[in-house]
Formats: sequence, structure tokens, C-alpha cells
Amino acid sequence: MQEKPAPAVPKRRSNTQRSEEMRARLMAVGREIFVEKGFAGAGTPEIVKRAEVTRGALYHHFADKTDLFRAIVKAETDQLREDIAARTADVADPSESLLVGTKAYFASMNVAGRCQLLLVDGPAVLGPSEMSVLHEEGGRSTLLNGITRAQPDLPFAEAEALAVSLSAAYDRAAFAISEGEEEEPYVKALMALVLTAMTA
Amino acid sequence: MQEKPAPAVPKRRSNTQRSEEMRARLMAVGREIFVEKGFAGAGTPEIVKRAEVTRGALYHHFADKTDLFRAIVKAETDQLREDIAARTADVADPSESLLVGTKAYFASMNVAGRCQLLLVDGPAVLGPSEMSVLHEEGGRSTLLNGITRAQPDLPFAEAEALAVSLSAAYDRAAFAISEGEEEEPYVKALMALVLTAMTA
DNA sequence: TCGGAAACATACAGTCTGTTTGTAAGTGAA
DNA sequence: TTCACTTACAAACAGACTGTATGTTTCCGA
Repeated sequence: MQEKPAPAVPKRRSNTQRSEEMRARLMAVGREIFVEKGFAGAGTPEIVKRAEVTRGALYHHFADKTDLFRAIVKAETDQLREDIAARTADVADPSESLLVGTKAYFASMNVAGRCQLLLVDGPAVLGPSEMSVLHEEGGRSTLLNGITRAQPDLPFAEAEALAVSLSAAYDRAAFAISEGEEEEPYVKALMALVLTAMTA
Repeated sequence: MQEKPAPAVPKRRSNTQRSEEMRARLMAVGREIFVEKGFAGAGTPEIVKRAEVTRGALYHHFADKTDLFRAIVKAETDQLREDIAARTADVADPSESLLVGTKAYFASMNVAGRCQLLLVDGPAVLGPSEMSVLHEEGGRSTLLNGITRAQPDLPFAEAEALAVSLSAAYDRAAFAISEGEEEEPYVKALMALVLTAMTA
């Protein structure tokens, strides 16, 4: 017989509380292992083992392994948006805001494992289209907004092409920084490129 | 002794010929199915079934499923390089060469399934670092070369940051085009961005 | 407090991967 | 040509994982 230590969490919980706690736990552990081993290398047996529950719990709260991954990715993109919004909220000057936003993006994407989840595994597992909806790469719509405002005469298709291409540049830069590259050159490079898009 | 009519495929083949034919077949069928269903969704039983051989043949020629995928990706990047080299070979003027190279890149990446293999599944399966070695995104080194030549005073780190970021923009543009987007706006956008990197 | 529903646990069936073992086909020297 | 050896492939096997079906416990509302 195993001795049961008094649980820090009260033994009697409401159903919604139980569910939320379980989901949070599975997502936290899932994130760890997905980052460690990638989506394919992460097995549900290991996930539930480290979370100290059974696969039954997992498949009760998530349709399948992909669904768990999707929830984790969504939480990650939400956090990313929050981080950037918080940092840029009190910046009035537009060009200053652009710089601050760029740095905020790099900083938030620098959270351990985030680049792998959002830029490597995400597109492969969920597909680029769903991923693009969730991730809204590099503030694509923000970029598009700035471009069309700065250059009202630019054909929309070209403005969109610029925004899409630039957003990819942002993502790739964020990835490089998260891999240990110096941030400063990338900030300068991206600012130069964005400035072109806005003025040229 | 009965005389046997020569079969279209000679029944008696040398070992090297047997091997090459088998590898080529497995890679061709593998490419099909990897593109259809992605790396994870493609099972080795289906691959060998469509190739009309057994899994024994597959595992004789390739270490594992990932190794087959790697060989396919490598063939794809080789073809990509060839395509671009062929198209840009007889263009002397540097700025003209840049435009031709850009279009050639988009054209070659537009081959069915190539973007998925090189930009979506490749990084997830082989990892971004190995993939970066194989793919050499968007002619990264070519870009870096052009930038450092055009702006000798630019700090190297910044030139590299520009090249890396721009190469990502190229890839993302190629992907958009392969998904049916108009090519022209992307050509214009990329040329504008590259020009910035060269002159700004 | 009691019947039902939600939250979980356990057991099972099917598929896939990589390895091992067995067989046929090619090769090179005598 | 033959015979030992190697290469190319086939068939069978073991382990792991995924998703589902079924059983048990915990909560909740009447």
C-alpha cells in the first residue's frame, strides 16, 4: 500500500476546477515534451506519466494528440500577442512604436521553445494555413496596416506581398535570435527593411 | 532450351543497376506520398505497396523512414540549384541577374510539392539546422555576397542578418506563389527589399 | 440522498516502425 | 564453369504508440 501525502490541492474540487487544472497540467507537461522531442517524438504515454495521470484524462479533455498540441500552440500565440500589446501600449510615436514592437516581438519569441512550437512544428503539424491564422506571423496585419497607411497609392496586392514577406523575415530573425544570435544586427536589419516597405 | 524474348526491363541486371533503380523508385513513390499526406501521415507499408516491393527493400537502401525523406529532400534541393543556375548562367548584368534569379527561384519552388517538402516538412523532420545546410534558403549566400560587395562598410553581422532575414522572405514568397498567389507583386516586393539591403 | 452526468482509469484492437532472420540473385577468382 | 562470398531483397517478429470502448469514481442538481 502506498502512503498518500496530504494533497496541497484540496481533495474536493468543483468539476470546472478539476477540468481546468487537468487541462493546464496536461498542456504544461505537453509543452515541455513537445519542445524536448518534437511533436512526433513526444508520446502520449510519456506525457501522462510525467503529469502523473492516465491517458484516459488526456483523451477526455482533448480529441487527440494533435488537439493537445493545437491548444498549446494557441496558448503560446495568445501569450505572444499579450506580451507585445503590453510593451507597445504606452508608446505614442508611430516610428518609435515600430522599434518597440520589433524588440517586443523578438523578446517574446525568445521564450524557451516558442520558436520551435510556432515556427517549426506548428506549420508541419497543423498545416501552414491554420498556423497562419493562429500565429498571424510577425504582426502581419500590423505591418500591412502601416504599409497601406504610409503608401496609399501602392497597389494592395503589392502591399500585401510586402507584409507577408516581411513577416517571414521577422519570424526568421526571431528564430536566429532564439538560437543565440545577437539581437542588435537583426533589429537594425529589420528596421531597415520595414522602412523601405513604408517609404519606397 | 527455349529462347526467351528480351523483356523491356532486362531480367538480368547488375547489382548497381538494381540498386539505382530501386532507390529511384522508392524515392519517386515516397515523394508522392510524402507530398500527399505529409511525413507523419505517410506510412512505409503504403510506400512499398505503391512501389510494388516490400519493406525489406526500403530498409535495405535507407536506414529508416527519415533517411528516405532526407534523400528525397536532397534531390529536391539539388534540382532547385540546377534550375536556378541554368536560368542565370547567361545573364551578365548584376541587377538583371538579381531579377532573373528571383524569378527562377520562384519558378523552381513552384514545382508541385516542393514548397511543402522544403519549407514545411523538411524543417520539422530534419531540423532547421540540417535543413538550412541542404536548402541554403533563397540563395542566402548569394544574397550575403551581393550585400557585402555593395556595402563593404556594413558590419558583417548586420549584412548576415539582412541576408538571413531576406532569404526567409524569399521562401515565404515562394510558398505564397505556390499556393496560387500572383507572382508579380511578390517579385516587385522582393526586389524592393533586396535593393534596400544593397544600398541602404 | 439519489439518479445522472461529468471526470477520469483500465483494457483492448489496430497500425506502424525498425530489426532479425531467411532466400534469391549477382560477382569474382580459380 | 563452379564455387565461395557478397549484395539485394523478402518474410516474420517484437515493441511502441494511437485512439476507442468500457468500467469506476467524483460531483451536482433535483
